[in-house]
Amino acid sequence: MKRDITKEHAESCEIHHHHEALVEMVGHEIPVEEDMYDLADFFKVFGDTTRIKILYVLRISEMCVCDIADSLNMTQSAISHQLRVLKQMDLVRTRREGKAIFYSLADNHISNILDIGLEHISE
Amino acid sequence: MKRDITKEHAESCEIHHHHEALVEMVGHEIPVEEDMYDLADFFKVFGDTTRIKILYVLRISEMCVCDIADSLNMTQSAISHQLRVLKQMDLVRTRREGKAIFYSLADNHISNILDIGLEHISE
DNA sequence: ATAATATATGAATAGATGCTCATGTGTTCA
DNA sequence: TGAACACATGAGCATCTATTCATATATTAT
Repeated sequence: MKRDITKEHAESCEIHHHHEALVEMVGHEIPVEEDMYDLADFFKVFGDTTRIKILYVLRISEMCVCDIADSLNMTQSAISHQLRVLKQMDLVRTRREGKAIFYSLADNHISNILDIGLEHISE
Repeated sequence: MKRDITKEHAESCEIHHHHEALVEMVGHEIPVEEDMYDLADFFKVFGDTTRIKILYVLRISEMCVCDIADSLNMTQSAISHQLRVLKQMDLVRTRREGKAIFYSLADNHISNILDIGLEHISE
């Protein structure tokens, strides 16, 4: 973990051109510590190939676990574990239909983010 | 690593409601495998608190390594290591001024993504 | 040249993560 | 009720990752 970063840090550099004022201000302008962790956790979800693939698949259509596993040629267990992560982060919704459980994207933030990502890497 | 997912996967489920056609189609609709890795690698960068903080700090103003370290109350080494990651992924640019090296955000995809992320977690 | 400053980087280590395997839970149907 | 199916989940393991520590490189000033 890296939650505890209270140890003394490197002494300030000499070139106090910018800073002090800037460094001081920055301390106030950025979102609170807790939001940073939530944000990182949120993006962490997109940082795995399997989860990214699942999201792309769900972008096309809602789908049951088994079909997702088939589509990605992976085990049901591996997919379930990742769907759990996606669900915990509110990126997917579920709907039960008999024995099957259908997963779908929770909202369109996800599509937006995926698009921006693709746009960035294709430059 | 999980790059090699060629092993046999769980047999198809019975409920071929959707499926077959869908599963087949999905195989064509999603971006190619390689793009998935690039995408995951791209988002992975946002999945760390330290890097997220750095990005937020740079959103306010370009800044030298030392000042970033000061702002985040972390060691210069830790920051340098993460700046390296950000740079490799083309999220930041550098500019030398004497002994100091100033870092700034590379483009505005980054701000967009951060905004969408914040928007999502604050719901 | 030498010292001092700002930054970069390699090695090592502790912690996080994703998969597999085995098994548990919930639903349907005979 | 019990078998079969779809899915979930805990433990274990191999791998990845972020920080620290020591040290290297680059720039400036004396």
